[in-house]
Amino acid sequence: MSLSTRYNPKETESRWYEYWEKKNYFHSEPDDREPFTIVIPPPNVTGVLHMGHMLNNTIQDVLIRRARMQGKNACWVPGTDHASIATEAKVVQLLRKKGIKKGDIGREEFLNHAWEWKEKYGGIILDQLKKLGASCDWERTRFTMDPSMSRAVVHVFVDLYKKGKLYRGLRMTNWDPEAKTVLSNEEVIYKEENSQLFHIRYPFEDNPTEGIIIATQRPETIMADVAIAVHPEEEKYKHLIGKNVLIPLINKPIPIIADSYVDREFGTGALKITPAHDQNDNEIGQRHNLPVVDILTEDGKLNEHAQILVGEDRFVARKKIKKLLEDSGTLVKLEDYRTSIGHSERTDAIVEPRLTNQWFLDMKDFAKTALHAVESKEVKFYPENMWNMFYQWLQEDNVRDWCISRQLWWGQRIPAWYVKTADGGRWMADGEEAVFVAENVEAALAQARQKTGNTGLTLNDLEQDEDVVDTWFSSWLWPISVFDGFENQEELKYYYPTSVLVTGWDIMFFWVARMIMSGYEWSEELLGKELAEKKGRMPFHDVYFTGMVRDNKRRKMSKSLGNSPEALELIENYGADGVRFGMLLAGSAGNDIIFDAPFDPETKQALNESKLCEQGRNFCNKMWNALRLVKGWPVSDAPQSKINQLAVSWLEHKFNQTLAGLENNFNQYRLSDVLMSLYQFIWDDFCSWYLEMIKPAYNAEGNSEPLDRATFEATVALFEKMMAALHPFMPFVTEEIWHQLRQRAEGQDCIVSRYPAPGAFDGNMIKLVDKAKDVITEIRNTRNGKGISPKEPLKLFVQNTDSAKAMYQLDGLTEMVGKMANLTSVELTGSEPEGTVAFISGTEKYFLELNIQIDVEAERERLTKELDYNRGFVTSVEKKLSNERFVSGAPAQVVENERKKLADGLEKIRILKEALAKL
RNA sequence: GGGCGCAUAGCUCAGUUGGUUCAGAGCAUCUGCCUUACAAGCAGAGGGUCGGAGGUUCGAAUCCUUCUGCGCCCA
Repeated sequence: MSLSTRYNPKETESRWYEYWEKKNYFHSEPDDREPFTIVIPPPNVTGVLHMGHMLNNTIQDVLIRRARMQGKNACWVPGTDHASIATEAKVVQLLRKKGIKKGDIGREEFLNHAWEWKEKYGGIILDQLKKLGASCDWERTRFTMDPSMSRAVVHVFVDLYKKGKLYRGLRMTNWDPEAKTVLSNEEVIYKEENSQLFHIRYPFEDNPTEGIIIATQRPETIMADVAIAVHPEEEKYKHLIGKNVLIPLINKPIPIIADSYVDREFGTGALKITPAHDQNDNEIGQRHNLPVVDILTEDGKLNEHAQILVGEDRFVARKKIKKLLEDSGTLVKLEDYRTSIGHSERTDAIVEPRLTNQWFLDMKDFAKTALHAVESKEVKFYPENMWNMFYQWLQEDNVRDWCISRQLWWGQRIPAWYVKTADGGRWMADGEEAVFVAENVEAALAQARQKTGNTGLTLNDLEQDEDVVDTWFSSWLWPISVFDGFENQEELKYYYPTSVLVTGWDIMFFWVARMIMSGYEWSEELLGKELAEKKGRMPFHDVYFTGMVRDNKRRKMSKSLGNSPEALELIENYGADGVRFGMLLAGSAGNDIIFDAPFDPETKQALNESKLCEQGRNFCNKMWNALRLVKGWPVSDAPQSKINQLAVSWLEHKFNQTLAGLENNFNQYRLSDVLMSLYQFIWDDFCSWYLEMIKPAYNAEGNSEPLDRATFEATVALFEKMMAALHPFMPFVTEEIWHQLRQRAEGQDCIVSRYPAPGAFDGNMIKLVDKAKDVITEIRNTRNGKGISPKEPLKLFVQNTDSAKAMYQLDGLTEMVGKMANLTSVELTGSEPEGTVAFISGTEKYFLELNIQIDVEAERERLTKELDYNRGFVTSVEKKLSNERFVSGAPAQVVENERKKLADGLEKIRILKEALAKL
């Protein structure tokens, strides 16, 4: 035989992937079939494949491959996200290494560098997905900054502006001083940290020896203070309201004001008000018409308004000011303090609240739309309880307007123009900078001419907004824009709404909610009312939320922690099929996944090992060896034996039973359950039982006797059906075995074969064989316990009862038990044969002739133990049945079952007593 | 501070409508086997008061209350 004793994934996987691509199996064009569409959550173009990607793309591939095998037009659109902050940071870093500063080279040249970088490295993660076996339609690969996608962003921006949902305004925003850009609330990560609370005395203007003490975490911002606030009801301070105090170090007078926002219990009960550098202070400042003094630069340094420490970084300034306050005697107390501090998701810099001019999207109506979509189940969540989180987030009080502008260059530039004035400023209207939002500069110019009344304006008089839009402002259009839906609705009409979105719950708000919003906002306009009503406005019907992949300490796996195995190394070690198996079995929908990669005790880094992936690899090998066995048998035209008839028919019934269970699990996205039941069917039922049942004997020359043709054909047919059923999960090994099983004609490939549909099955027949399996196990167990080799043939007697007769009436069952347990004979008997050991299986009594001296005491002990167990069991059932309320209250079926249990138990007790008496 | 979720075998997890031997799976452990498909294997075994307490019910891992421990989201 030419097949290697071990399955070799390396060679197989690359070969089949190339073949599938060559045959164009992944490609989809609209046709008459029902579409099944998935759009990939586009990974960052800067990214490399990590465990989260592996999990979520394996799941998508399972769903897509199954749909394809069900005869649907499966379309999985891949692509990448331009990830503006992350990518820009990366390119800035790269240029810095070359000694180039972003500010020196200007926007255009910087973007050239960025594109160059994208062209060079941007495809890496997609190539890695191919290694995993992802059957994406690569011809459809998209990038969120593709020209048509960028045009969609501009179109949508202008549309929303016209609808009055977009506005520009000066707002308190989260500022990242490192990236020098504003962040949305979702991009701020709060971390518990140690901090200090500074108690500082502000002297009274009219009596500098006395003063009021405030507590603050940010002493470096005192120069920006504009007031001290106290609670209006606070006795301690009531009389001070209206007095002026002096800011220490700069001696600037500020008033003491009253505001009920102040928490009387916190710190000293007096609060310094710094409207430029704190969200809450800003609101108080607005209530009291206080001025705003901004003392920080865009990169977090003190500016000239601070008067002192100008040019110092905010944290250096904090240290220095501590010293200055101590020296001046105004620092009265330092207190250790735990607080949560916001960090930038991308740069990890501590976020600075800052007043800036930004673009906002009004979210009120959008939030309602998204809530309604999920509430009405037009979009279904799996697992369902994710709805709770979604609901919570979209409550009116929680929804803030979406700040969509970013002070970056890499991304879609905001389509808004201003009119330059001679003095270098911008033309104002109604006290604000006049802004002209349009799809292009010419249209903006026309608007500007009309508004200013100056028909002589030229393109040179306009300047475009410097900012780009938030990355999510392009990815929220993804389900529409990957089909170029804003420009040409041909494909959109076929593929939209997509079938299912598979993504982690961590971007539920960033992305999932916003896609739902954009879907409902534009699909009707694009599809036409009739079609939108027929097919739905939602961007996807189902959302399958995957959990986060965590290490055994429950930390999210990340590159920086070093707690994640290398995805590609895992594939190298276990094969893509093995890794897919491991990922899928690790957890179920929504629950976080604890991935079992062990750690190197020395380096504390995760090793590229995994027990679950190993199990997957072993499974491949198991199936491979089953193939070798089947292919190795000579085939004859002899008639089919009774055993083989029984075996084939049993396996067919059992397979149908398994398939029937699969359907429901698939529909609920319980993929790990589906995989597990296939695993158990193939390993246990097919390999351990079926193949052993039909395995031909060896002749004197040590060669296998032939297998009859009917059984051989049935085996091959079942084997290939199993491979088809497993294909979505483990595509490579199944395709390989599929082709090894038979000569295949052109186009007969597992990937495009029909997914096996469940047929009828005889549950009673399956039960009888299960009973026989139990008998066989009992015999093997007896051999094990008494040290009798499996090779030594034994004689078995069955007590002749009605139930035993009914069982062994099944054609081939007697022979099957004899073969599997290595028995010379299986006989029904009326009396107990001498010198045998008795055991019970089901309600049948068996006697096994062992040809050895029987240890009577050991037998007595064993039987007594079993008797005790059964007595206890019967007692509990009797108790239940003697309860009048149970008998009258429980459904008849349940009571009937209890009666049966009782009868069986009593029968067992009778048999055991009899056996004990005979000893 | 507000909210959501979790706790089942040594580990990672299933357990769908409260009801069949429902207390399960895989891994790990132990015993015996290099039996001509597979030692990446075969045949077996042990192991859990379902986090604690209380309640509803004829019946609770499952529903309710409460406590403890842990995780996450929002502020």
